[in-house]
Amino acid sequence: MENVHKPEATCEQELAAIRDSLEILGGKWKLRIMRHLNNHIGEKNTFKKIQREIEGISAKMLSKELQDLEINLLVSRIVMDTKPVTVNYAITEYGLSVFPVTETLVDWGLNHRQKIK
Amino acid sequence: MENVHKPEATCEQELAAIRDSLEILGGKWKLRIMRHLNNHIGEKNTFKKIQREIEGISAKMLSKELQDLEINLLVSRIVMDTKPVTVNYAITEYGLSVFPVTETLVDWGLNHRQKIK
DNA sequence: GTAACCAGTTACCTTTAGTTAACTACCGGT
DNA sequence: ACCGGTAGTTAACTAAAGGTAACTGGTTAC
Repeated sequence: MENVHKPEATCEQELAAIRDSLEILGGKWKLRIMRHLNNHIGEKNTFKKIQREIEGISAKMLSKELQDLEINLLVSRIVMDTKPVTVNYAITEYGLSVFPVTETLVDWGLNHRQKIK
Repeated sequence: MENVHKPEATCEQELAAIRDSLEILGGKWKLRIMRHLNNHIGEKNTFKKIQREIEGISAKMLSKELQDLEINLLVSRIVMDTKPVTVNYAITEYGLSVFPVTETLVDWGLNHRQKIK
């Protein structure tokens, strides 16, 4: 009996999976946004509030990155009928699945910095 | 007693660690090269042989990426005194540490593709 | 001496990622 | 009428990543 637990993938499929992951989680802002939302669960994370709190991000980038994250079901976008209208962004249940990944990146990066210095 | 097992890091340090990891492992070719070398341990992995076997990579990119990987101690470069001179590249013991990271990227990427479709 | 193989390097170009600043559109208060 | 707050969008730019093709320099085989 082969193929026991893991859904085995070919080398090509694995490379495609890595590309997918890096495309969705890579770039300058995506993980920053995810981590920010994760650190502010329960709060009203409006567009302006996020932009104020993530230092350096422009409206254009924040808008684009939030759209990408929403398309990938990692972040939810809810329009509130306040006046003026506000939009509340939050990490989804599924979005939480990125944190084990980021943790391995953090651990490896920290260890690597030790190794190199 | 705080700070028990893990070398705790601030949020800033964690973000820097993620940037480090993505800088070193990201890009189009680095993990491809690492995986290729890992699949050909014990063989003589010369520059030309690697270039022939990794489809699509140019001499310029292969040269640059191998240098980056060598600087980061992930790959070793040994000049053989054959005629003509050949250079043997191999993954280092430390280089093996990237594979747990790539596995989490593979797993997440595969799972995500299921989720999205 | 010239062709062919090794290991790269260099200059030039294209594509992608990210930045900057100005703009739309809607609402409420003064 | 105008200002300030909401949530973005647009156009024009710069910077970074990657691709293409020609080239260096050394060695061997013919």
